[in-house]
Amino acid sequence: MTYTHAMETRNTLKIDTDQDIASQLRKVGITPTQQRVQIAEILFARPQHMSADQVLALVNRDGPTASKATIYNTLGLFARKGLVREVIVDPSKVFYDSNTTIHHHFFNVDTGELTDIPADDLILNNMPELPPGTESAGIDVIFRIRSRDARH
Amino acid sequence: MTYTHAMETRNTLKIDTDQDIASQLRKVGITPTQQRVQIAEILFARPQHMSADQVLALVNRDGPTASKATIYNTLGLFARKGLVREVIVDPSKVFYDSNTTIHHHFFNVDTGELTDIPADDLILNNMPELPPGTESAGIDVIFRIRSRDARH
DNA sequence: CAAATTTCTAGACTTGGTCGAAACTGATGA
DNA sequence: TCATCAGTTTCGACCAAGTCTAGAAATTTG
Ligand SMILES: [Mn+2]
Ligand SMILES: [Mn+2]
Ligand SMILES: [Zn+2]
Ligand SMILES: [Zn+2]
Repeated sequence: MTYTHAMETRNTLKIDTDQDIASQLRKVGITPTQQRVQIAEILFARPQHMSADQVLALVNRDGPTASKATIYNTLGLFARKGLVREVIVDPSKVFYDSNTTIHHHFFNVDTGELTDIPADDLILNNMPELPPGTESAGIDVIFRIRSRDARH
Repeated sequence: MTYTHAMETRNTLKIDTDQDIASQLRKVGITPTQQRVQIAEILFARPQHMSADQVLALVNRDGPTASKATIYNTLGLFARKGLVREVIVDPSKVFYDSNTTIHHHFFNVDTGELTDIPADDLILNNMPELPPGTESAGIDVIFRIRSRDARH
């Protein structure tokens, strides 16, 4: 278990009050504004993969709460701070993954569905040496799948 | 070695005349038009990763040869026919990989550079079972790296 | 309350796709 | 061999979605 404090807390504590979320955000150096707290509430309600558009729609379900620009700013901020993981599998949009523990993905190219594969279900051996002067920024393993009945 | 005939030929034959390329295209059921031959010439000159925009620029370097629409149509066609592999690593654009043998990638998130890792340098063990009713459409393994000096 | 930060609206920008008209390809048969 | 013609491909000119900017207005912090 080597994930960050913020992540570990998120994965072990039940977060359901704005107080909790606000302090979580403060811990990673993010000022907890109303918009950020709402976005975090939605995102961290459970491990899930959401697009910016989905977050926007959910945040504003009952009346306007945050603008599109704020959604993008906030998701980018959360990603930089390590609260969410950006998953690049679909050229048309980024998925924000609220599960930041190490794991891999199935991506159904027919349905666009993205699902998790626990890290220990797959073992990588013989990992390549990184090119000189570089350091790891994460490993993505994506099993692209297709619904078997889908028009060939 | 289980790649398709077209691929194997590309990897073993030196292709430098339009005749060669035209017959390669015919073999996979693609009518070899002038635009398609030019695009193929550029793409298959060597194993490389190119964006649609890069192909467009190179094809039209000395005078207009193919329109943007044709570039996108052709790259999509080549991908469907298995002549190139789409690599999704950068949310802002698709890379078309003229190397269709099984292999993995380093992606430098600072420079946008994409480089190959030979398949046998990495071994995947304990591969997960595919979800019921699905079949594989490819496995992507991407080592995201960062230049070590890059601003934190 | 003032300074610093954040949000918002509006619009720009990029990748990639669509549409209908014009050009091309390749099979046919005179 | 060549004209013809149906089917295919290309093209320019939009268009759409996702994402990012800019500057003004609002909010947060101390
Ligand atoms: Mn797109
Ligand atoms: Mn982008
Ligand atoms: Zn995930
Ligand atoms: Zn490659």
